[in-house]
Amino acid sequence: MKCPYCGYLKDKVIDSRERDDGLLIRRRRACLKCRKRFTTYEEIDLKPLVVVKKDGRREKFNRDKIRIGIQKACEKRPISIDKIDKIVEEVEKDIRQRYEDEVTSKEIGQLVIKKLKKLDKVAYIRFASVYQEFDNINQFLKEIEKIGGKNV
Amino acid sequence: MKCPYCGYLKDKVIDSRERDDGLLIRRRRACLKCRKRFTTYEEIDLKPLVVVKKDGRREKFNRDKIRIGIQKACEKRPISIDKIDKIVEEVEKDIRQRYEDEVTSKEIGQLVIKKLKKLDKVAYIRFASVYQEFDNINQFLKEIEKIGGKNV
DNA sequence: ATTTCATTTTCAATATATAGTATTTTATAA
DNA sequence: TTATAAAATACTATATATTGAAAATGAAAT
Repeated sequence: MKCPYCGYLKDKVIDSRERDDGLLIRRRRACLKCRKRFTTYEEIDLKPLVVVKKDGRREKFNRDKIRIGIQKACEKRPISIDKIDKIVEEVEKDIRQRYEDEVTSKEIGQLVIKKLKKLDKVAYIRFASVYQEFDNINQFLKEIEKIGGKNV
Repeated sequence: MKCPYCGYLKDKVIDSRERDDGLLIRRRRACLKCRKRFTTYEEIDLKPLVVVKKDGRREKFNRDKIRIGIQKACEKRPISIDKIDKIVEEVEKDIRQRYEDEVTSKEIGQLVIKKLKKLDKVAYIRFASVYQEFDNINQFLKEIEKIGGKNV
């Protein structure tokens, strides 16, 4: 691999450890020219995941679409980008570890909602109302009551 | 590595190729249980990159911050998420291949501007005006003229 | 200052991956 | 549709990575 310090193309692996969950191999390598060391990670190439939308159309899974939805719900809320990243990451992980080739957009929405609920009630309500995931209007109203019915 | 099909933890590498640029090793592996095949990629662990902001403060590089800026500039414009992704990816690649540990937010902005300019004039103007990267007001006005001065 | 926890380093025997060459299939662009 | 590029398959001799255990280092906490 190309040394990130001097750009030389030859190196040797001096250590290699697989994580217990089998999802990652960390290798420690040393450049054969400058002798400096660096780390690499080997990961499985994710199988293409297809999202089935409400109207039945299918499209490639794209985590950025999830991110955009969450961002909108979090506008003007005190939620850092890192927090949003974490949710997106968790949602993707949850979906992928089901080992299915397809997910419905509804399932994705529900996962996001579950996580937003823990993080920020306002963002949660905004997101949930867009995705119409409330079982009924009462549940929706109860949630609004909880947060005082403001800033939604 | 954990088989993405059956979850078994043992497998063997049946092929391994390094890309010419030395930035990636692609391995083809076969699960020792279900015999199914899958692909893995090994990449160098990126050195932490620090962004130096205009006021001198430093923060960890986060590609999503770039994405958000571009998204805002592209609002209501006919630009797909994939296109935005591509810009973000290219910008990050450009920055990282300089092998520096730090970048100024101005440099990042300029890279984004260069790429948006080719893609969509309106988004370009919006982004550039936010980042105040025009050398002078005349240049700004000229650009607005070019696109008819509307929808900015 | 000392303990704890995580990361890094070392070492050596042996199992395992690699690279060269070539054909085939699949995906993407023209 | 055709052209082009990218990814997958196959096979084999040989070079290279892996693994366990233990010690060293560095950072954070007491």
